[in-house]
Amino acid sequence: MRLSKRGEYGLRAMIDLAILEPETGNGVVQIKEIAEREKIPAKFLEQILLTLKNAGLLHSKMGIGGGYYLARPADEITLGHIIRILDGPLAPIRCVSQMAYEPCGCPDERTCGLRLVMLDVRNAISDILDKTSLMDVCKRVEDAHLKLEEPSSSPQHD
Amino acid sequence: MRLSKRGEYGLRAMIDLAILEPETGNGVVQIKEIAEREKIPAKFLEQILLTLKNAGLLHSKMGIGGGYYLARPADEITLGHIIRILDGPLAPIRCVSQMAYEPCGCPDERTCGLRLVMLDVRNAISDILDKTSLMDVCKRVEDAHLKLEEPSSSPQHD
DNA sequence: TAATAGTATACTAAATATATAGAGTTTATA
DNA sequence: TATAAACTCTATATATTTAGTATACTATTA
Repeated sequence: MRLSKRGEYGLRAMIDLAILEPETGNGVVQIKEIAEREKIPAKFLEQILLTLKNAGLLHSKMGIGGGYYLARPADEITLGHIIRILDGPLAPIRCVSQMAYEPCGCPDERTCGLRLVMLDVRNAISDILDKTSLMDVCKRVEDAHLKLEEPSSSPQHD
Repeated sequence: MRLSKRGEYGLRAMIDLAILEPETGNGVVQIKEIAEREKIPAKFLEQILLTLKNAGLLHSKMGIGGGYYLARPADEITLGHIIRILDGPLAPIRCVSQMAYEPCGCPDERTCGLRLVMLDVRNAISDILDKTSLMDVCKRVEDAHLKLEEPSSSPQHD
C-alpha cells in the first residue's frame, strides 16, 4: 500500500510550487531550488516534473529566469491526479480500479469477498485524494503554522 | 498504492479457509486444494501460508489428512493484520506509519502538507482493514450470494 | 514403511524503483 | 552575438522487490 519515491517527490514538488506561487509573482520556480528545499535528487526531479508537464499539470519556461509553474489554479489540481500520473491507479487491486480495470480471475466478481472490501478501500482513498487539491493542502499547512504560533491552545505552566 | 500478489494470495487463501471452516468440521484444508480453487501457484502459496503460520495466524497438521487451519476464530483475524504480515505497513508513507514509523526528512512534520494528507489516507485505510475480520468478509460474501438468488431486488420485465 | 503433507532454504528471472549521465534546445542579457 | 542559465530528452546503470521454482527435509498416519 505504498507511495513510491517518484510519487512522493512529485507531490512534494507540486505542493512546494503551490505554496510559493503567491510569493513569486509569476509562480516560476527552478528545479534546482525545489530539489534543494525538498531534498530531492535534482536529476530525478527533472524527470518527474517533465512527466507532470507532459501530462498537462505543469508549464515551463526555458532559459535564464525560467523554471516550472502550475498549469492550472492550485484548486483545480488534485493529489489523486498527480499520483495517478506518477504511480498509476489508486486502487489496491486492479479489479476495483476505475481507470485501469482488469479482471482478477475469481469465479464471480459479484460475490468475491476480497473485491468487496478492496472496493471500499479504493473508494476511501479516492474520497480523500481526488477531493484534496493543492490549494487545500496549502490551507492546511497555513493552519498548522498558525496553530504552532498560538500557544493558547496548548497551555504551558510558567 | 498497490497490494502485492503475495498479499492478495494470502488474503484469498485466508478467506477461503474461513469460508470452508464451517463445512469441513475441523477446518483443515490442504495447500493444493486452496491453490487450485483460488488459482494460486502452489509452491508460492506454501511460502505464504508458512509465513502466516509463523506469524501465528494459522496452525497446521502434517502428514496424511493434514493441512492448514485458522489459529483463531475468524472474527478475531483482521485483513489489516494479514496484509501487515505479508506486505508490511498499511501507511502510504513511512512518516505516518503506526507500526513502522520513520522520519521523512521534511523540515517540520507538524506543518508538512503531504504528511497531513497521508495521515488521513492511512487512517481511512486502517479504519476499513483493521476493522474487517475474516468473519465479516464471510458475511458479505453470503449476503452477495443471497442478493443474486433473490431477483426481486433487480426487477426484470418478462 | 510408503505415501502424504507441511517445513525450510536457496536460488533465479523479470519487473520496478531509483536514480545518473550527457548531449541537445531555448532564452535572456551583457 | 556569445554565453550562461535552465529546461528537454533519451539512454544507461544499479539496487531492490516481486513472483515464482527447486530441492532436500521432517512429521504423520494408514
